Amino acid sequence: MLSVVSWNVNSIKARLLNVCEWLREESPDVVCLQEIKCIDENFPRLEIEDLGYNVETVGQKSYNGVAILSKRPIEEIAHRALPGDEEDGQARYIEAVISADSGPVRIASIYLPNGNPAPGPKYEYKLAWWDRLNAHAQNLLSFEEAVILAGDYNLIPTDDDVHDPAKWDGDALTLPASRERYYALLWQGYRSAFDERDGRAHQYTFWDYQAGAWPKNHGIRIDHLMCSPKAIDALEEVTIAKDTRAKDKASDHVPIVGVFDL
DNA sequence: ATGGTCGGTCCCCGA
Repeated sequence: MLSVVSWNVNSIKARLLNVCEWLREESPDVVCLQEIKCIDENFPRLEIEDLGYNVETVGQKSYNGVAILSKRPIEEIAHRALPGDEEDGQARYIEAVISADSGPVRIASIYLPNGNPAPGPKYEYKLAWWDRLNAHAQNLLSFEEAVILAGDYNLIPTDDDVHDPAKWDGDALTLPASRERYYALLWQGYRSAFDERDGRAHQYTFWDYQAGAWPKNHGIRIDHLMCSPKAIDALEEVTIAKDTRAKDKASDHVPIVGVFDL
């Protein structure tokens, strides 16, 4: 069995105690972090390694930043940036090949641009990033491996994935041009682990810090485990670790956990 | 009740 997690921690330094507590309790095999918000040198590597993880980071100052933590050996880091634009300096992509019992599993930690306000240059960047991601994802399928593209996609797939669709009308997280990119990834053959399960409506992974969103359950589902056919065939279960949102000093995102027979 | 939040950095930006 291989458990794979995506968790936007909104600063690893601010979240270190919460993250370490959860890792000790749940002991997941692979954890893809987003928004670590620090340069590689400042990542609290020793504290995470002490819990039994290999650590690979792609950080930057103040913003963004992704990491992969793995109890299994990391065979290689295939990419430290999303291919397709040498000019893109934002730390939003890392891709590793992990040694699982069944063989190699390719796992990426993805922090897709938010894109607001839309329209505008930030939205253009989001769509361009999506297009690069889909082009790369298509290439990965040719390896016929188990591939899990885990991350904060800043995308609400359907109106069932938000407490009040009208409030999100026109937002970069729901605009048709954004959702078209998500559908394009599905069309290639990728599947969202969570969407393969029953009872998926109104299950959220993010609740804003503002306006009492958490106590009112005004959430959105934007963190996804996108799986290649081999990975989705091996999917055993998927859970959203909602209880982490109720903790003191919580991230505004919670972990989404997939368990695979890999 | 017509507001309300964080985190990082530096005096505002991003989410």
